[in-house]
Amino acid sequence: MLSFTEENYLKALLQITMESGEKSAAGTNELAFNLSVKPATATDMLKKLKDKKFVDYKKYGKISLTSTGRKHAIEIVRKHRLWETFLFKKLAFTWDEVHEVAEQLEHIQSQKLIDKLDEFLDFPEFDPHGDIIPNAKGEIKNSFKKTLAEVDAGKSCKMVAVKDNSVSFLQYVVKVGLGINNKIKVVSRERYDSLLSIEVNGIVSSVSQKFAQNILVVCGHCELGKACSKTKCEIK
Amino acid sequence: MLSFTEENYLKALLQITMESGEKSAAGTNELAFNLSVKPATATDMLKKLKDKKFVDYKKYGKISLTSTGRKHAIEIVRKHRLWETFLFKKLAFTWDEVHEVAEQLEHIQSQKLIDKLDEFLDFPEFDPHGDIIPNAKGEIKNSFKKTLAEVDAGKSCKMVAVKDNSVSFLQYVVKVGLGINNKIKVVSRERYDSLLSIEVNGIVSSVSQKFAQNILVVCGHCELGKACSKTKCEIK
DNA sequence: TATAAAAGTTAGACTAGTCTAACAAATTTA
DNA sequence: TAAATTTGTTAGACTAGTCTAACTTTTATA
Repeated sequence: MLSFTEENYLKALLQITMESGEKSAAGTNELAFNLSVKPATATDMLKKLKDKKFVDYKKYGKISLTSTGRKHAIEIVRKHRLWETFLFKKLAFTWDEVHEVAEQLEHIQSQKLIDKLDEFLDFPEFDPHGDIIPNAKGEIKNSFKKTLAEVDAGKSCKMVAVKDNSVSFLQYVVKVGLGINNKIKVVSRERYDSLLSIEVNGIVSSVSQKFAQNILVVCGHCELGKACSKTKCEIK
Repeated sequence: MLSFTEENYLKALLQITMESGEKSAAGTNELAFNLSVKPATATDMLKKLKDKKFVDYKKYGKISLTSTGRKHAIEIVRKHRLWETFLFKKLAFTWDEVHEVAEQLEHIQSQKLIDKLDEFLDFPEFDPHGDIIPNAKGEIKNSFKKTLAEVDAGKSCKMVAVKDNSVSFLQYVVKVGLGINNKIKVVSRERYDSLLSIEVNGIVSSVSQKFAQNILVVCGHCELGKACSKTKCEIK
């Protein structure tokens, strides 16, 4: 049985190795920052997780999850996203409120609870932020997402998820008038600082490069979770 | 903010002081046993809870909750019973499965979660074991319950709750053919060992004194949570 | 009421998870 | 490539919660 803390380390490692474009390895500082602990603390825990065969790691080397570690981490992400979906759909929580509570709920130990919750929610594929919920087998479908920052000027796309789940970011997203499934047209991109001019529901606004990097989009033709054919896709 | 452990101590103290007929005080051994720790451990924690003004306690003296401590404890019981109700009603858990998972869920920190859950369940008054759910103000209605062991031979009553929430006890209850709201007739009571002969749905079986002490009942006329008038009540 | 039994406390030790400060290795850069 | 910077590790300390063993106080009983 894993402790809350161990679960959080595995989850953080999965997140880091998934985000950093398939390099599948993380560093101690990065991990420590992600978990809001000091690097020394992360080193200690890494030794422990190595002994338990959840991570591959040697002194001063890169860190990666073993297949067992990865399986556990995916299970935690699955629980997190199912709980977010429950809070949003059944208890009328708002988009920006669900994450914090799900951080607690994801550690509840009961296989039956998760199976039943999944069923109760009618086996959802995406959480309220548009992120894919791993299925009961631990499989994660590829969603072929890009960030808004990568879309060329003149092209249109559809917002499907966010990369930053902080309350401040999510509230800013709402303020700009954006939400899941909104169609976004990239009107222009400033050469100097990459400031984007975007059009949402007929309203044009400016967003920073940093903001755009945290908005995930698919081509306007794409079904969520499926890639367009190459010939049709607007943003590939 | 209270830790999981502190919450469990407060909950155990509430349970002990409520059960032991309004004496409103507990002992170190009793508390330690209830929490499956050693008495020395309980003593340490009591000092801490005293410093935090959650319990009234002095060396070698009786232990009781302060009003703040009691308020916290009731809130935890409220959460526990709301989660049990959720698991039972919405996720089709059985009677004997809910307790264990609710022991974990009761520690989730989010006022909004509990308020919304309460609303989602349509403000239930009783949990799946028939126990009263404290309301949002922390009020607990008196349910005028007796144990089956106290019912006179010849009288009938209605099962409303159990005192023992262990899986083994609950499974035995089911095996005997009993459940919430079942009518029970006490056919006879053996003088020598208080073995009870009871009739449920036309079937007569024998149950021990120990078993009967863990089945809570009201008079057959009683509404759950309300007392009969004295003149009508069958078991008073 | 003196003594035995029960109940409760203290002291010292251990684990998990965290920290700071000092140090070592790896990487970047001048 | 040597120095500077960044990254990562070690050593030692702290807290929360737990334990065992020895001791003290209270309560029950002979």
